[in-house]
Amino acid sequence: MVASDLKVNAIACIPKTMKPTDATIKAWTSLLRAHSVTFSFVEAALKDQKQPPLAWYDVLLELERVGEKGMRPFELQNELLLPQYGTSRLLGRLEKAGYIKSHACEGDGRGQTMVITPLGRQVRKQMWAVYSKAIEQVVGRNLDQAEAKTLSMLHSKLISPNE
Amino acid sequence: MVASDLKVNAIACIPKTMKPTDATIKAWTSLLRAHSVTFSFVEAALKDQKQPPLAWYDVLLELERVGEKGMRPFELQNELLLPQYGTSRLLGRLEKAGYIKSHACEGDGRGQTMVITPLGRQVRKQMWAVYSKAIEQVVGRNLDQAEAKTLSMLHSKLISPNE
DNA sequence: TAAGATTGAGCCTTCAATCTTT
DNA sequence: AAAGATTGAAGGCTCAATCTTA
Repeated sequence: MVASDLKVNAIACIPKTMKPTDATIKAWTSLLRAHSVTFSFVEAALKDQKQPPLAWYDVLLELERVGEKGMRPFELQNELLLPQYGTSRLLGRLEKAGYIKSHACEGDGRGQTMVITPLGRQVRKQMWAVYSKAIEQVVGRNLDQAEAKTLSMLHSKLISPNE
Repeated sequence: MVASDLKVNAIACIPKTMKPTDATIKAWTSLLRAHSVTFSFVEAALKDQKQPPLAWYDVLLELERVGEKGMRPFELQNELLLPQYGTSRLLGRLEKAGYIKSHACEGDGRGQTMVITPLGRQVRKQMWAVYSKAIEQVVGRNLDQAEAKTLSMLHSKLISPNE
């Protein structure tokens, strides 16, 4: 603990009102709406092309990136922001489809190590063809590069408060 | 990949690359992540205070705004961006809880008119106490007014392309 | 025929309990 | 006891079929 960690909250600093301003509320509802519309669009594009849902893509991408050494379920969980049971069930479906394979984990008898299969790699690639096109349609077509960067920056502020 | 999947796109048909830039992809993933984190936070806040899920709030708010004349399910559907069956089931749960009431619709024998009950009004108010605080925590605390307005504007661009 | 709305069946998510290993 | 992970049961979402009225 150093001096700079201390927050000298004077009386005036204590927020009497928790009430969000109109601009704050509008920003929040715009996030909900933008997510709803764009997410539905992307999922529909995948479904239309007979591809698996978006959640599967994230798993396949992570596992393809790490290669043969694979990943533990709890690592994927942290990466994908899913609850433990959600991860467990999602991985179960992917394994049943033959897109990933679980091996007993060396050095820790409690867990498995998940590894992508050749079929899984192939499916991820097919999904990306559809997914990337959809991203271009919902974001690329509507924002220029500077706007896209601003949007990323503002979203970052929402989830990693820096005060 | 089979022969029927092949698209013989003439040269002139392809406008440009469908490939999203890095900034575009980053904007997209930031939207997914920001939504996931903030939405989970808000839902958790409601659950923590023994309140109904967020989806219920939107219905109650719409119905409170229109007052005694109520709303038809298909109107709520359009407002809330839900599928028809989703609306039907959501309204069913709200009615079962006693927060809304359905009346036979005058002038159109096919449908009902949904009206909020006094209990529903009370619950919406309780929910707002929790919900507004959560919005302030995820948005208000992290963005200044100008940033909030910029965020709304960029989200709008995603869902209503103006070209 | 189309519009408004509901519903049975199946899949996915969530909760809570459980199991194994650390 | 805690960490990693799974699972039965309950509830929510989705699909497709259905029903009634316009």
